[in-house]
Amino acid sequence: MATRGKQARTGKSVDKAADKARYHHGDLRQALVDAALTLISEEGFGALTLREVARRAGVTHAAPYRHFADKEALLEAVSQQGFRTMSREMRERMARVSGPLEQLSAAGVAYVLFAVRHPPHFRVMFGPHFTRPPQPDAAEEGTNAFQLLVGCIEAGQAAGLLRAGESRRLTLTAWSLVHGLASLLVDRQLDDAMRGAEAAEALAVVQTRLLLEGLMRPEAGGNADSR
Amino acid sequence: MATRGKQARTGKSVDKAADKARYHHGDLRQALVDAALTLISEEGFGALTLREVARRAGVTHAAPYRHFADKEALLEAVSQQGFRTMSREMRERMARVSGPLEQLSAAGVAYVLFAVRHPPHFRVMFGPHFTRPPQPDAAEEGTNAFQLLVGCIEAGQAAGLLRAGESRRLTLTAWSLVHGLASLLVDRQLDDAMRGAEAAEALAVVQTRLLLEGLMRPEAGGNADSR
DNA sequence: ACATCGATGTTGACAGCGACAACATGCAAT
DNA sequence: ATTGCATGTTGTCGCTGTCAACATCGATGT
Repeated sequence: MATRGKQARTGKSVDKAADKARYHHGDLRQALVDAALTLISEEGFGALTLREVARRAGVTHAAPYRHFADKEALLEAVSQQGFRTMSREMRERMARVSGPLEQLSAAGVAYVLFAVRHPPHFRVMFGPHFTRPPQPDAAEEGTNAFQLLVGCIEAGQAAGLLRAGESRRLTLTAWSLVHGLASLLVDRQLDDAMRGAEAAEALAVVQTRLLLEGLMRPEAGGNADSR
Repeated sequence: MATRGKQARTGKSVDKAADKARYHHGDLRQALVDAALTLISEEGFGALTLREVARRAGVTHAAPYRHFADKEALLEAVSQQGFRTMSREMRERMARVSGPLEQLSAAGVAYVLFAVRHPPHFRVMFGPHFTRPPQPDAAEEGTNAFQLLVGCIEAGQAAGLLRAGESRRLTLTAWSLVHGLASLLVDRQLDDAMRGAEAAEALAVVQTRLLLEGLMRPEAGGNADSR
Protein backbone atom coordinates (compact mmCIF):
# COMPACT_ATOMS: atom_id res chain seq x y z
CA MET A 1 0.00 0.00 0.00
CA ALA A 2 1.04 3.59 -0.48
CA THR A 3 2.60 4.19 2.89
CA ARG A 4 4.96 6.74 1.54
CA GLY A 5 5.82 10.06 2.91
CA LYS A 6 7.90 12.55 1.10
CA GLN A 7 6.67 15.73 -0.50
CA ALA A 8 8.06 18.65 1.42
CA ARG A 9 6.16 21.61 0.24
CA THR A 10 2.61 22.76 0.23
CA GLY A 11 1.27 25.77 -1.50
CA LYS A 12 -0.94 27.57 0.95
CA SER A 13 -4.28 27.14 -0.75
CA VAL A 14 -3.20 26.01 -4.16
CA ASP A 15 -3.68 22.38 -5.02
CA LYS A 16 -5.11 20.49 -2.11
CA ALA A 17 -6.37 17.58 -4.14
CA ALA A 18 -2.92 16.10 -4.56
CA ASP A 19 -1.59 16.18 -1.00
CA LYS A 20 -4.92 15.29 0.50
CA ALA A 21 -3.72 12.87 3.08
CA ARG A 22 -0.56 11.39 4.40
CA TYR A 23 -0.76 12.09 8.09
CA HIS A 24 -1.34 8.99 10.13
CA HIS A 25 -2.53 6.47 7.64
CA GLY A 26 -0.72 7.49 4.50
CA ASP A 27 -3.55 8.05 2.07
CA LEU A 28 -6.71 7.05 3.82
CA ARG A 29 -8.97 8.84 1.39
CA GLN A 30 -7.88 6.74 -1.57
CA ALA A 31 -7.72 3.63 0.61
CA LEU A 32 -11.37 4.12 1.49
CA VAL A 33 -12.33 4.50 -2.15
CA ASP A 34 -10.46 1.32 -3.04
CA ALA A 35 -11.91 -0.58 -0.11
CA ALA A 36 -15.41 0.48 -1.12
CA LEU A 37 -14.86 -0.81 -4.65
CA THR A 38 -13.51 -4.19 -3.60
CA LEU A 39 -16.26 -4.52 -1.03
CA ILE A 40 -18.92 -3.85 -3.66
CA SER A 41 -17.42 -6.33 -6.09
CA GLU A 42 -16.98 -9.00 -3.44
CA GLU A 43 -20.16 -8.70 -1.39
CA GLY A 44 -22.51 -6.61 -3.50
CA PHE A 45 -24.09 -3.26 -2.93
CA GLY A 46 -26.07 -4.34 0.08
CA ALA A 47 -22.88 -4.98 1.98
CA LEU A 48 -21.44 -1.54 1.28
CA THR A 49 -21.13 -0.19 4.78
CA LEU A 50 -19.11 2.75 5.90
CA ARG A 51 -18.05 0.80 8.96
CA GLU A 52 -16.95 -2.20 6.92
CA VAL A 53 -15.05 0.07 4.56
CA ALA A 54 -13.29 1.59 7.54
CA ARG A 55 -12.56 -1.87 8.92
CA ARG A 56 -10.95 -2.95 5.66
CA ALA A 57 -8.90 0.20 5.56
CA GLY A 58 -7.66 -0.54 9.06
CA VAL A 59 -9.18 2.42 10.84
CA THR A 60 -12.05 2.85 13.24
CA HIS A 61 -15.63 3.42 12.29
CA ALA A 62 -15.61 7.21 12.46
CA ALA A 63 -12.35 7.87 10.67
CA PRO A 64 -13.99 8.15 7.21
CA TYR A 65 -15.82 11.24 8.40
CA ARG A 66 -12.53 13.15 8.35
CA HIS A 67 -12.48 12.67 4.56
CA PHE A 68 -16.11 12.35 3.51
CA ALA A 69 -19.12 14.19 4.84
CA ASP A 70 -21.25 11.08 4.66
CA LYS A 71 -21.66 7.79 2.87
CA GLU A 72 -22.91 9.47 -0.26
CA ALA A 73 -19.81 11.63 -0.47
CA LEU A 74 -17.67 8.51 -0.57
CA LEU A 75 -19.74 7.20 -3.46
CA GLU A 76 -19.37 10.54 -5.20
CA ALA A 77 -15.61 10.14 -5.02
CA VAL A 78 -15.89 6.62 -6.41
CA SER A 79 -18.04 7.90 -9.25
CA GLN A 80 -15.72 10.75 -10.08
CA GLN A 81 -12.72 8.46 -10.20
CA GLY A 82 -14.71 6.14 -12.44
CA PHE A 83 -15.51 8.89 -14.91
CA ARG A 84 -11.87 9.88 -15.05
CA THR A 85 -10.78 6.31 -15.69
CA MET A 86 -13.42 5.77 -18.34
CA SER A 87 -12.57 8.84 -20.37
CA ARG A 88 -8.88 8.00 -20.07
CA GLU A 89 -9.43 4.48 -21.39
CA MET A 90 -11.55 5.88 -24.20
CA ARG A 91 -8.81 8.31 -25.19
CA GLU A 92 -6.18 5.60 -25.05
CA ARG A 93 -8.13 3.30 -27.34
CA MET A 94 -9.00 6.16 -29.67
CA ALA A 95 -5.34 7.10 -29.95
CA ARG A 96 -4.53 3.73 -31.46
CA VAL A 97 -6.56 4.35 -34.63
CA SER A 98 -7.03 7.27 -36.97
CA GLY A 99 -10.00 8.62 -38.82
CA PRO A 100 -13.28 9.82 -37.36
CA LEU A 101 -15.18 6.59 -37.90
CA GLU A 102 -12.48 4.37 -36.46
CA GLN A 103 -12.20 6.67 -33.48
CA LEU A 104 -15.93 6.67 -32.93
CA SER A 105 -15.92 2.90 -32.99
CA ALA A 106 -12.96 2.78 -30.62
CA ALA A 107 -14.68 5.15 -28.22
CA GLY A 108 -17.83 3.04 -28.14
CA VAL A 109 -15.93 -0.19 -27.63
CA ALA A 110 -13.92 1.38 -24.83
CA TYR A 111 -17.15 2.61 -23.21
CA VAL A 112 -18.58 -0.90 -23.15
CA LEU A 113 -15.33 -2.47 -22.09
CA PHE A 114 -14.99 -0.10 -19.16
CA ALA A 115 -18.40 -1.14 -17.91
CA VAL A 116 -17.65 -4.84 -18.30
CA ARG A 117 -14.25 -4.61 -16.69
CA HIS A 118 -15.27 -2.32 -13.83
CA PRO A 119 -18.88 -3.18 -13.01
CA PRO A 120 -18.85 -1.61 -9.52
CA HIS A 121 -17.52 1.64 -10.91
CA PHE A 122 -20.10 1.66 -13.67
CA ARG A 123 -22.96 0.91 -11.31
CA VAL A 124 -21.95 3.66 -8.92
CA MET A 125 -21.56 6.14 -11.76
CA PHE A 126 -24.98 5.50 -13.27
CA GLY A 127 -26.88 3.90 -10.44
CA PRO A 128 -29.62 5.39 -8.29
CA HIS A 129 -27.31 6.14 -5.38
CA PHE A 130 -27.20 9.88 -5.31
CA THR A 131 -29.76 12.17 -3.77
CA ARG A 132 -27.76 15.37 -4.05
CA PRO A 133 -27.24 17.10 -7.38
CA PRO A 134 -23.77 16.49 -8.77
CA GLN A 135 -21.05 18.98 -7.99
CA PRO A 136 -20.02 21.16 -10.92
CA ASP A 137 -16.58 19.57 -11.18
CA ALA A 138 -18.06 16.09 -11.02
CA ALA A 139 -20.52 16.98 -13.73
CA GLU A 140 -17.62 18.15 -15.85
CA GLU A 141 -16.02 14.74 -15.47
CA GLY A 142 -19.28 13.19 -16.49
CA THR A 143 -19.70 15.19 -19.65
CA ASN A 144 -16.12 14.48 -20.60
CA ALA A 145 -16.78 11.05 -22.11
CA PHE A 146 -19.81 12.48 -23.83
CA GLN A 147 -17.76 15.22 -25.41
CA LEU A 148 -15.44 12.62 -26.87
CA LEU A 149 -18.36 11.09 -28.73
CA VAL A 150 -19.58 14.49 -29.89
CA GLY A 151 -16.18 15.28 -31.28
CA CYS A 152 -16.03 12.05 -33.25
CA ILE A 153 -19.49 12.54 -34.70
CA GLU A 154 -18.83 16.10 -35.75
CA ALA A 155 -15.50 15.15 -37.28
CA GLY A 156 -17.19 12.36 -39.20
CA GLN A 157 -19.83 14.74 -40.45
CA ALA A 158 -17.26 17.34 -41.43
CA ALA A 159 -15.37 14.68 -43.36
CA GLY A 160 -18.56 13.71 -45.14
CA LEU A 161 -18.43 10.19 -43.79
CA LEU A 162 -21.47 10.43 -41.54
CA ARG A 163 -24.94 11.59 -42.29
CA ALA A 164 -25.45 15.28 -41.97
CA GLY A 165 -27.97 16.50 -39.49
CA GLU A 166 -28.10 17.66 -35.97
CA SER A 167 -25.03 16.13 -34.43
CA ARG A 168 -26.69 16.14 -31.03
CA ARG A 169 -29.20 13.56 -32.13
CA LEU A 170 -26.66 11.33 -33.77
CA THR A 171 -24.53 11.53 -30.67
CA LEU A 172 -27.46 10.59 -28.51
CA THR A 173 -28.05 7.58 -30.71
CA ALA A 174 -24.47 6.45 -30.38
CA TRP A 175 -24.38 7.14 -26.66
CA SER A 176 -27.64 5.35 -26.05
CA LEU A 177 -26.46 2.28 -27.90
CA VAL A 178 -23.19 1.88 -26.07
CA HIS A 179 -24.71 2.84 -22.73
CA GLY A 180 -27.57 0.41 -23.17
CA LEU A 181 -25.29 -2.41 -24.21
CA ALA A 182 -23.01 -1.69 -21.27
CA SER A 183 -25.94 -1.54 -18.85
CA LEU A 184 -27.45 -4.76 -20.07
CA LEU A 185 -24.11 -6.53 -19.80
CA VAL A 186 -23.39 -5.19 -16.34
CA ASP A 187 -26.84 -5.89 -14.99
CA ARG A 188 -26.66 -9.50 -16.16
CA GLN A 189 -29.76 -8.91 -18.19
CA LEU A 190 -28.69 -10.99 -21.16
CA ASP A 191 -26.26 -13.36 -19.57
CA ASP A 192 -26.90 -16.59 -21.39
CA ALA A 193 -30.24 -15.78 -22.99
CA MET A 194 -28.57 -14.20 -25.96
CA ARG A 195 -24.94 -13.16 -26.59
CA GLY A 196 -24.25 -16.59 -28.07
CA ALA A 197 -21.12 -17.12 -26.04
CA GLU A 198 -19.68 -13.99 -27.53
CA ALA A 199 -17.18 -12.17 -25.40
CA ALA A 200 -18.09 -8.69 -24.32
CA GLU A 201 -15.45 -7.12 -26.51
CA ALA A 202 -16.65 -8.97 -29.59
CA LEU A 203 -20.20 -7.88 -28.81
CA ALA A 204 -19.12 -4.29 -28.46
CA VAL A 205 -17.25 -4.39 -31.75
CA VAL A 206 -20.12 -5.99 -33.61
CA GLN A 207 -22.66 -3.59 -32.19
CA THR A 208 -20.69 -0.46 -32.87
CA ARG A 209 -20.08 -1.68 -36.39
CA LEU A 210 -23.82 -2.18 -36.90
CA LEU A 211 -24.38 1.28 -35.51
CA LEU A 212 -21.82 2.90 -37.74
CA GLU A 213 -23.23 1.22 -40.82
CA GLY A 214 -26.57 2.71 -39.92
CA LEU A 215 -25.17 6.14 -39.25
CA MET A 216 -23.00 6.36 -42.30
CA ARG A 217 -23.99 8.08 -45.44
CA PRO A 218 -25.10 5.39 -47.88
CA GLU A 219 -22.67 6.56 -50.51
CA ALA A 220 -19.75 6.75 -48.10
CA GLY A 221 -18.76 3.15 -48.61
CA GLY A 222 -19.66 0.08 -46.64
CA ASN A 223 -16.68 -0.49 -44.42
CA ALA A 224 -16.53 1.34 -41.18
CA ASP A 225 -13.45 -0.41 -39.94
CA SER A 226 -10.21 -0.62 -41.79
CA ARG A 227 -9.53 -4.28 -41.16
CA MET B 1 -45.98 -18.28 -3.58
CA ALA B 2 -46.22 -15.42 -1.24
CA THR B 3 -45.46 -17.11 2.03
CA ARG B 4 -42.30 -19.05 2.41
CA GLY B 5 -42.84 -22.70 1.69
CA LYS B 6 -44.66 -24.02 4.71
CA GLN B 7 -46.86 -26.54 3.10
CA ALA B 8 -45.84 -27.64 -0.33
CA ARG B 9 -48.78 -27.13 -2.59
CA THR B 10 -47.93 -29.79 -5.04
CA GLY B 11 -48.82 -29.63 -8.66
CA LYS B 12 -49.10 -26.58 -10.79
CA SER B 13 -51.86 -24.98 -8.81
CA VAL B 14 -53.95 -22.51 -10.69
CA ASP B 15 -52.98 -18.92 -10.11
CA LYS B 16 -54.50 -17.73 -6.87
CA ALA B 17 -52.85 -14.34 -6.95
CA ALA B 18 -56.22 -12.66 -6.98
CA ASP B 19 -57.50 -13.63 -3.54
CA LYS B 20 -54.17 -13.07 -1.94
CA ALA B 21 -55.26 -11.22 1.15
CA ARG B 22 -58.30 -9.81 2.73
CA TYR B 23 -57.90 -10.77 6.33
CA HIS B 24 -57.21 -7.88 8.59
CA HIS B 25 -55.89 -5.24 6.28
CA GLY B 26 -57.58 -6.02 3.01
CA ASP B 27 -54.68 -6.44 0.63
CA LEU B 28 -51.57 -5.62 2.53
CA ARG B 29 -49.24 -7.26 0.05
CA GLN B 30 -50.21 -4.94 -2.76
CA ALA B 31 -50.44 -2.00 -0.37
CA LEU B 32 -46.82 -2.60 0.58
CA VAL B 33 -45.73 -2.70 -3.04
CA ASP B 34 -47.55 0.56 -3.74
CA ALA B 35 -46.18 2.21 -0.63
CA ALA B 36 -42.66 1.19 -1.61
CA LEU B 37 -43.08 2.78 -5.04
CA THR B 38 -44.43 6.07 -3.76
CA LEU B 39 -41.76 6.15 -1.08
CA ILE B 40 -39.02 5.66 -3.66
CA SER B 41 -40.41 8.36 -5.91
CA GLU B 42 -40.91 10.82 -3.07
CA GLU B 43 -37.81 10.31 -0.95
CA GLY B 44 -35.41 8.35 -3.13
CA PHE B 45 -33.88 4.95 -2.78
CA GLY B 46 -32.00 5.75 0.37
CA ALA B 47 -35.28 6.29 2.19
CA LEU B 48 -36.69 2.93 1.15
CA THR B 49 -37.13 1.31 4.51
CA LEU B 50 -39.19 -1.71 5.33
CA ARG B 51 -40.33 0.03 8.48
CA GLU B 52 -41.36 3.20 6.68
CA VAL B 53 -43.19 1.15 4.08
CA ALA B 54 -45.08 -0.57 6.88
CA ARG B 55 -45.79 2.78 8.50
CA ARG B 56 -47.30 4.15 5.29
CA ALA B 57 -49.39 1.03 4.88
CA GLY B 58 -50.73 1.52 8.39
CA VAL B 59 -49.24 -1.58 9.98
CA THR B 60 -46.46 -2.21 12.42
CA HIS B 61 -42.84 -2.75 11.56
CA ALA B 62 -42.92 -6.56 11.44
CA ALA B 63 -46.12 -7.02 9.47
CA PRO B 64 -44.37 -7.06 6.06
CA TYR B 65 -42.58 -10.23 7.05
CA ARG B 66 -45.89 -12.09 6.76
CA HIS B 67 -45.85 -11.32 3.03
CA PHE B 68 -42.19 -10.99 2.09
CA ALA B 69 -39.26 -12.99 3.34
CA ASP B 70 -37.09 -9.88 3.49
CA LYS B 71 -36.59 -6.46 1.97
CA GLU B 72 -35.25 -7.90 -1.25
CA ALA B 73 -38.38 -10.02 -1.71
CA LEU B 74 -40.48 -6.87 -1.63
CA LEU B 75 -38.30 -5.36 -4.34
CA GLU B 76 -38.64 -8.55 -6.35
CA ALA B 77 -42.40 -8.13 -6.26
CA VAL B 78 -42.05 -4.51 -7.37
CA SER B 79 -39.80 -5.57 -10.22
CA GLN B 80 -42.10 -8.33 -11.37
CA GLN B 81 -45.08 -6.00 -11.41
CA GLY B 82 -43.00 -3.51 -13.38
CA PHE B 83 -42.10 -6.05 -16.04
CA ARG B 84 -45.74 -7.01 -16.40
CA THR B 85 -46.80 -3.38 -16.77
CA MET B 86 -44.06 -2.64 -19.27
CA SER B 87 -44.84 -5.54 -21.58
CA ARG B 88 -48.53 -4.70 -21.35
CA GLU B 89 -47.91 -1.08 -22.36
CA MET B 90 -45.69 -2.25 -25.19
CA ARG B 91 -48.37 -4.58 -26.49
CA GLU B 92 -51.02 -1.87 -26.22
CA ARG B 93 -48.96 0.58 -28.24
CA MET B 94 -48.02 -2.06 -30.77
CA ALA B 95 -51.65 -2.96 -31.27
CA ARG B 96 -52.39 0.54 -32.55
CA VAL B 97 -50.23 0.18 -35.65
CA SER B 98 -49.66 -2.53 -38.20
CA GLY B 99 -46.63 -3.72 -40.06
CA PRO B 100 -43.40 -5.05 -38.58
CA LEU B 101 -41.49 -1.80 -38.77
CA GLU B 102 -44.25 0.26 -37.25
CA GLN B 103 -44.65 -2.27 -34.48
CA LEU B 104 -40.95 -2.32 -33.79
CA SER B 105 -40.95 1.44 -33.54
CA ALA B 106 -43.99 1.36 -31.27
CA ALA B 107 -42.38 -1.21 -29.01
CA GLY B 108 -39.25 0.88 -28.66
CA VAL B 109 -41.16 4.05 -27.93
CA ALA B 110 -43.27 2.27 -25.35
CA TYR B 111 -40.13 0.90 -23.72
CA VAL B 112 -38.68 4.37 -23.31
CA LEU B 113 -41.98 5.87 -22.24
CA PHE B 114 -42.43 3.26 -19.54
CA ALA B 115 -39.06 4.17 -18.08
CA VAL B 116 -39.81 7.89 -18.20
CA ARG B 117 -43.26 7.55 -16.71
CA HIS B 118 -42.35 5.02 -14.04
CA PRO B 119 -38.77 5.78 -13.01
CA PRO B 120 -38.94 3.93 -9.67
CA HIS B 121 -40.22 0.82 -11.37
CA PHE B 122 -37.54 1.01 -14.04
CA ARG B 123 -34.78 1.53 -11.52
CA VAL B 124 -35.89 -1.40 -9.41
CA MET B 125 -36.15 -3.64 -12.45
CA PHE B 126 -32.69 -2.89 -13.78
CA GLY B 127 -30.89 -1.53 -10.78
CA PRO B 128 -28.25 -3.20 -8.66
CA HIS B 129 -30.67 -4.18 -5.91
CA PHE B 130 -30.80 -7.94 -6.16
CA THR B 131 -28.30 -10.35 -4.73
CA ARG B 132 -30.31 -13.51 -5.33
CA PRO B 133 -30.72 -14.94 -8.82
CA PRO B 134 -34.14 -14.20 -10.29
CA GLN B 135 -36.91 -16.73 -9.80
CA PRO B 136 -37.82 -18.66 -12.96
CA ASP B 137 -41.27 -17.05 -13.17
CA ALA B 138 -39.80 -13.59 -12.70
CA ALA B 139 -37.24 -14.30 -15.40
CA GLU B 140 -40.06 -15.25 -17.72
CA GLU B 141 -41.65 -11.88 -17.15
CA GLY B 142 -38.33 -10.25 -17.87
CA THR B 143 -37.83 -11.98 -21.18
CA ASN B 144 -41.35 -11.14 -22.22
CA ALA B 145 -40.59 -7.61 -23.39
CA PHE B 146 -37.46 -8.89 -25.07
CA GLN B 147 -39.45 -11.51 -26.96
CA LEU B 148 -41.70 -8.77 -28.30
CA LEU B 149 -38.69 -7.10 -29.89
CA VAL B 150 -37.41 -10.38 -31.31
CA GLY B 151 -40.78 -11.03 -32.91
CA CYS B 152 -40.82 -7.64 -34.58
CA ILE B 153 -37.31 -8.02 -35.93
CA GLU B 154 -37.93 -11.47 -37.32
CA ALA B 155 -41.18 -10.37 -38.90
CA GLY B 156 -39.40 -7.44 -40.48
CA GLN B 157 -36.69 -9.70 -41.84
CA ALA B 158 -39.23 -12.18 -43.14
CA ALA B 159 -41.04 -9.36 -44.91
CA GLY B 160 -37.77 -8.27 -46.48
CA LEU B 161 -37.94 -4.87 -44.83
CA LEU B 162 -35.01 -5.33 -42.48
CA ARG B 163 -31.51 -6.43 -43.21
CA ALA B 164 -31.05 -10.14 -43.17
CA GLY B 165 -28.63 -11.58 -40.72
CA GLU B 166 -28.64 -13.03 -37.31
CA SER B 167 -31.78 -11.64 -35.76
CA ARG B 168 -30.26 -11.94 -32.30
CA ARG B 169 -27.68 -9.29 -33.08
CA LEU B 170 -30.17 -6.91 -34.62
CA THR B 171 -32.43 -7.38 -31.62
CA LEU B 172 -29.59 -6.66 -29.28
CA THR B 173 -28.91 -3.47 -31.18
CA ALA B 174 -32.50 -2.35 -30.90
CA TRP B 175 -32.78 -3.36 -27.27
CA SER B 176 -29.52 -1.65 -26.37
CA LEU B 177 -30.62 1.58 -27.99
CA VAL B 178 -33.97 1.83 -26.25
CA HIS B 179 -32.58 0.58 -22.96
CA GLY B 180 -29.71 3.02 -23.10
CA LEU B 181 -31.95 5.94 -23.97
CA ALA B 182 -34.33 4.99 -21.20
CA SER B 183 -31.51 4.62 -18.69
CA LEU B 184 -29.95 7.95 -19.59
CA LEU B 185 -33.30 9.68 -19.29
CA VAL B 186 -34.15 8.06 -15.97
CA ASP B 187 -30.74 8.64 -14.44
CA ARG B 188 -30.90 12.33 -15.31
CA GLN B 189 -27.70 11.89 -17.26
CA LEU B 190 -28.66 14.21 -20.07
CA ASP B 191 -31.16 16.44 -18.38
CA ASP B 192 -30.43 19.80 -19.89
CA ALA B 193 -27.05 19.11 -21.42
CA MET B 194 -28.56 17.82 -24.57
CA ARG B 195 -32.14 16.83 -25.43
CA GLY B 196 -32.79 20.38 -26.61
CA ALA B 197 -35.99 20.73 -24.65
CA GLU B 198 -37.40 17.78 -26.51
CA ALA B 199 -39.98 15.79 -24.63
CA ALA B 200 -39.13 12.23 -23.83
CA GLU B 201 -41.67 10.87 -26.25
CA ALA B 202 -40.37 12.96 -29.10
CA LEU B 203 -36.85 11.81 -28.29
CA ALA B 204 -37.94 8.19 -28.29
CA VAL B 205 -39.68 8.60 -31.63
CA VAL B 206 -36.73 10.33 -33.24
CA GLN B 207 -34.25 7.82 -31.93
CA THR B 208 -36.19 4.75 -32.95
CA ARG B 209 -36.65 6.28 -36.39
CA LEU B 210 -32.90 6.81 -36.69
CA LEU B 211 -32.38 3.25 -35.57
CA LEU B 212 -34.84 1.83 -38.05
CA GLU B 213 -33.31 3.78 -40.91
CA GLY B 214 -30.00 2.23 -40.00
CA LEU B 215 -31.38 -1.25 -39.69
CA MET B 216 -33.43 -1.21 -42.84
CA ARG B 217 -32.28 -2.69 -46.09
CA PRO B 218 -31.06 0.23 -48.19
CA GLU B 219 -33.37 -0.70 -51.04
CA ALA B 220 -36.39 -1.08 -48.78
CA GLY B 221 -37.33 2.56 -49.03
CA GLY B 222 -36.58 5.41 -46.74
CA ASN B 223 -39.67 5.79 -44.62
CA ALA B 224 -39.92 3.62 -41.57
CA ASP B 225 -43.10 5.19 -40.32
CA SER B 226 -46.23 5.49 -42.35
CA ARG B 227 -47.24 8.92 -41.12
C1' DA C 1 14.78 23.11 19.75
C1' DC C 2 10.33 23.52 21.24
C1' DA C 3 5.66 24.99 21.95
C1' DT C 4 1.65 25.35 19.37
C1' DC C 5 -2.08 24.48 16.24
C1' DG C 6 -4.76 22.17 13.22
C1' DA C 7 -5.50 18.02 10.62
C1' DT C 8 -6.20 13.27 11.40
C1' DG C 9 -7.82 9.19 14.02
C1' DT C 10 -10.43 7.16 18.34
C1' DT C 11 -13.97 6.43 21.74
C1' DG C 12 -18.51 6.60 23.06
C1' DA C 13 -23.14 7.49 22.36
C1' DC C 14 -27.88 7.69 20.11
C1' DA C 15 -31.62 6.77 17.02
C1' DG C 16 -33.13 3.95 13.25
C1' DC C 17 -33.05 -0.31 10.64
C1' DG C 18 -33.49 -5.52 9.24
C1' DA C 19 -34.64 -9.63 11.07
C1' DC C 20 -36.34 -12.95 14.20
C1' DA C 21 -39.23 -15.05 18.19
C1' DA C 22 -43.08 -15.02 21.07
C1' DC C 23 -47.52 -13.54 21.55
C1' DA C 24 -52.30 -11.82 20.18
C1' DT C 25 -56.30 -11.60 16.98
C1' DG C 26 -59.91 -13.02 14.18
C1' DC C 27 -61.72 -15.35 9.84
C1' DA C 28 -63.25 -19.93 8.34
C1' DA C 29 -63.81 -24.65 8.12
C1' DT C 30 -65.35 -28.09 11.03
C1' DA D 1 -69.06 -23.09 19.41
C1' DT D 2 -64.50 -24.89 18.74
C1' DT D 3 -60.37 -24.83 16.74
C1' DG D 4 -56.68 -24.04 13.21
C1' DC D 5 -54.02 -21.08 10.88
C1' DA D 6 -53.08 -16.92 8.37
C1' DT D 7 -52.36 -12.40 9.71
C1' DG D 8 -50.76 -8.55 12.65
C1' DT D 9 -48.19 -6.91 17.15
C1' DT D 10 -44.70 -6.45 20.69
C1' DG D 11 -40.18 -6.97 22.10
C1' DT D 12 -35.54 -7.76 21.23
C1' DC D 13 -30.76 -8.16 19.07
C1' DG D 14 -26.95 -6.78 16.42
C1' DC D 15 -25.66 -3.59 13.10
C1' DT D 16 -25.45 0.90 10.84
C1' DG D 17 -24.94 6.17 9.96
C1' DT D 18 -23.81 10.12 12.24
C1' DC D 19 -22.29 13.24 15.70
C1' DA D 20 -19.58 15.11 19.81
C1' DA D 21 -15.75 14.88 22.78
C1' DC D 22 -11.22 13.41 23.26
C1' DA D 23 -6.46 11.89 21.79
C1' DT D 24 -2.43 12.03 18.68
C1' DC D 25 0.91 13.55 15.58
C1' DG D 26 3.25 16.32 12.11
C1' DA D 27 4.12 20.75 10.20
C1' DT D 28 5.02 25.45 11.30
C1' DG D 29 6.93 29.64 13.37
C1' DT D 30 9.95 31.58 16.62
